[in-house]
Formats: sequence, structure tokens, C-alpha cells
Amino acid sequence: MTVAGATSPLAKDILQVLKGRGYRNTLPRRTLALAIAKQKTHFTAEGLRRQLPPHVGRATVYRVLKILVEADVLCRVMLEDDELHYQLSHQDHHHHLHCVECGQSQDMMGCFIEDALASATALHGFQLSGHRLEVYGRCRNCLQAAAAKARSHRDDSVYAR
Amino acid sequence: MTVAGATSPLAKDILQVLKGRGYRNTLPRRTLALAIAKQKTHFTAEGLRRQLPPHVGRATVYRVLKILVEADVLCRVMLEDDELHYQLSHQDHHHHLHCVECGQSQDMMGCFIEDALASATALHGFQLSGHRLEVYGRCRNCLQAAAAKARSHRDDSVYAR
DNA sequence: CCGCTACGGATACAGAGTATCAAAAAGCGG
DNA sequence: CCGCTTTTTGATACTCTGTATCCGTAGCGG
Repeated sequence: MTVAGATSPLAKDILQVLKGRGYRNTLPRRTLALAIAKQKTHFTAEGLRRQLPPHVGRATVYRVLKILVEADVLCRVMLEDDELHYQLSHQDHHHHLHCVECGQSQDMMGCFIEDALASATALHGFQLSGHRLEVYGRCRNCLQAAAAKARSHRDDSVYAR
Repeated sequence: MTVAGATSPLAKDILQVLKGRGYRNTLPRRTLALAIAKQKTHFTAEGLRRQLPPHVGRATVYRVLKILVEADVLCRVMLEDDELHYQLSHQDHHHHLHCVECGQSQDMMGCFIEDALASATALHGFQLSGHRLEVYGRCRNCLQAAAAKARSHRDDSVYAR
């Protein structure tokens, strides 16, 4: 019933990646891996730290996050409020749909703009090397919730700013 | 040959916008407007401040930048190194081409991904509200410079990382 | 020219991330 | 299982960007 008790497959994967990169398997890293595996959505460095036992130092959190970003386990996403968040990254190139209502974000697999982008940049004499796309909107759940609310209170202006 | 001596049309526009929004016309703001008008490309808040006479306070710089972003005179762009830069914004929705070689950035007018985006997000039950796209690559000038260099020194590996 | 306010600059503060460093833990060879 | 070397850790201090406060000052409408 110690730390090892609740190890998730994902946490194991993370530790495996660290091992593969020559990093040692330590208690703080196991704790971090477990905490990251538990995240349902994006999170900030400080937010993550707050979920950790207090004996895990701030520097350690940032160090591990940095390593995991370099290892492509996590990716950093910039939200509309200019806050830097982390989230589990699929290895493939993809983008994120961020719900501006509930803050959840989901992956949009596959990149459908690569071609359009290539031709558009070619017009400018540009040789494309990469891009960063974040999409904002309202997710299915929030839309449904809003619609339900609208039905019960006709006078509420759900869509007003 | 005082401050008024070098006033550019763009600087006047900026001051006009401030006036239109009910802000006063003050010396620090004139100085700021002039400095911003001189920028050939994106810049950081601190970088801008360093180009200003030292009697202009840090807080003032940030305050004015904030106002100008709200007024859509400037827009904030996130570069690949995760540094926040500002640059003159065209009023219309557009994106930026950033050269990873020389750091210059140019506007790519018109947004060609809106449609593709709408259909892609619809698949996820998303109601689109906005997006952020930054494009990275090498600009015409840098490509030409690299090509010229390659011609003169065949052995240099210009394209190697 | 006066007086009301917005403004400016100095300063202190806040939040995110990094550098430093002594002490502790990992892993390895035996 | 033990000691040895190297990596890691957490505390702390620091840096960097940006914001809040506060009082003197300067704009500007009258």
C-alpha cells in the first residue's frame, strides 16, 4: 500500500521513458509520474505541484517537466489567457481543442492544415519548418448544458457576452 | 528638433487611437508611440524599454502596451522560444510567418484555415470561437543567403542541424 | 489660468522558472 | 550486503516579466 500500490500503466510508461534516457528511478520521479498520469486534462506546473506531497521540491517538478517535454511525453500549450499548461502528448503531430467554457481540452488528431499552409507560405517565399495551432471554442458538453439551460429559462441570454 | 520633430505618420495614428479611446496625450505616450512606430519587426516589452529614454518608467511601458493590445494596434505573438513579443497588428484577422533564422516576421493576410477548421472541429462536437496560429520557417532572404553560401562553400553543411 | 483627474514614475510585490549547493539517495562492482 | 561514484534532491536565493500602490505632477476642459 505504499507508492507502488497505485502505479498506473501510464505512470510506468513515463518511468520507462526516463529510464530509456538514462535517468535514475527515484521516489520523487515516481510520485511525479503517478500524478501526471492522473491528470485528466492540461495542467500547470504549479497546479501539479499543489497536488503533490509537500516534500517534493518546486525545482524537482520543473526539472521533471522539462525532461518530459524534451522526451515528447508532455507538450506545452498556450491557453487563451496566456497561461502555459502541460498535457500528455500523443507522439504524432496534432492540435488541441480548448473549451473556453469548462477549460477541458481534447486532441484533434492529424494535421489538416499542412498542405494549405505549405502553399500559403510558398507565396511569401517561405520555407516551412513548423507551426503552432491552438483552437478555442465550446465543447459538446458545455453546448448541451447551455442548450438545456436555455430551454428551462427562455429569458436567460446564454449566448450574450 | 524636439520630440515633435521626428513624428511619423504611424506614431500619429497610434496617438489618435489613444485619443479616440479617451486617453490623454502625454509625453511618455508620445515617446512610446514613436518608438513603436520605429520597430521594423516584433519586439519584447523589455526590448522596447531599453530603446527608450531612461526616465520612462517600466510600468508606463507595460501600461501603454496593454492599452494598445486592447485597442488592436498591437498584437502579442508567442515565438518558438516561448518568448512573448509584440508587433503592429493589421486590424484584420491574420497570422504570422516567423523566420527562425533571422527572427523577422511578416503577416500572412487572410485566414485560409477557417473553413477546414470549422469542419474539423465539428467532428468533435465543438463550436468554434477562435484560434491561434503561428507559422515558423525560413524567409526568402535567409534562404537566398543560405543558397549563396552553399554555392561558394560546397563543403559547408548549411542544411545540417 | 484653475482645478479636477488621469497619469507617471518609483518602488514594492507577485508568479513562473532557473541556478546553486550541500546532503542524500541510486546504482554499480565487488 | 557494502562502499564508492555519480546523479538527484530540496532549500534557498535569484532572475525575469509583469502588476499594484501611491503620491506628486501634468493634461485639458472650462
